[in-house]
Amino acid sequence: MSPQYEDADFIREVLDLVGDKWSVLIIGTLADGPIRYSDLGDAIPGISQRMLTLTLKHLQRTGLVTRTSYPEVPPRVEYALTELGTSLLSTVLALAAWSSDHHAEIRRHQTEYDNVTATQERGLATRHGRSHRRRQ
Amino acid sequence: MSPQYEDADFIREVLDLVGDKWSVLIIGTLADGPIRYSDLGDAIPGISQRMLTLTLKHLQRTGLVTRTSYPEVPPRVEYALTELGTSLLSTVLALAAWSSDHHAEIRRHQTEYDNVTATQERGLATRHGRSHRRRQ
DNA sequence: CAGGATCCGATGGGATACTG
DNA sequence: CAGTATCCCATCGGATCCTG
Repeated sequence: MSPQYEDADFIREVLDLVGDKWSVLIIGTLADGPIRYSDLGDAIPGISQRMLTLTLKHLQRTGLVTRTSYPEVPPRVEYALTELGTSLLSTVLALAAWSSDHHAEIRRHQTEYDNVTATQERGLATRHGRSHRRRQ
Repeated sequence: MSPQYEDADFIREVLDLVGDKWSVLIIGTLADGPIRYSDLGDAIPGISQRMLTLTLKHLQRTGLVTRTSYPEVPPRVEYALTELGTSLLSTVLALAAWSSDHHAEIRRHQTEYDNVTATQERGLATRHGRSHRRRQ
């Protein structure tokens, strides 16, 4: 790595933090302000209760999110972004911007790559009497 | 998400790209200039041949890395960062900087959280006659 | 309402052995 | 040298059911 090599460890740390499937989605939703558990689940399409709970615990442990439970009936629990969480979100949004800027170019490369390798495989198959399996 | 909600998809896209275990390490190493397969493997401690190959293919398909093979004996294959790859690296380094800045605070939160939950569990155990299993 | 407990299939990734 | 091919296990995450 051209800068310093210890960057590698820090990158690993962030990716371990938010590289999973739901963390940044939750952080992003919490950016709109405190929200209760069930509303959070509704706001994030496709997330299961299990992952919502697990990811929230994870984020809470890291200090990115706070959990406040109000002793009422029915119970109410609100989750909110900490300052740390907000600062991380803004950094992550830079990544999103990069993705937005280049995602057309990326798709171009991908389909081109797929076409080339598909052509190569077809060539091999005929030359070898089609001994290789098609891609699943 | 306070900005636009489509950010979520873009974030997913980048994380799917480089959220795995080795991608950014490889990108970071390639930032020093073109390098051959085996040297790349030596430069990245702990990576297996399998993952080196797989991740390189992945990065190549996305257009972040180029593969150039020189028809010599012994064979020589060099991998290099594309411009796209370089631009991504600089963005990712912002994340690394965030991690570097806050990683002490993060560890503070984590140990505090662990202490609290450990204490709570101990309380439950004695009150219930220790009916719960210790954490593995 | 806000979770916890289980079960289970899908991937991710390591170790090892083999090849053009 | 630069990969492929297998085997295998650990973790991730979805679905479903249960509870204070």
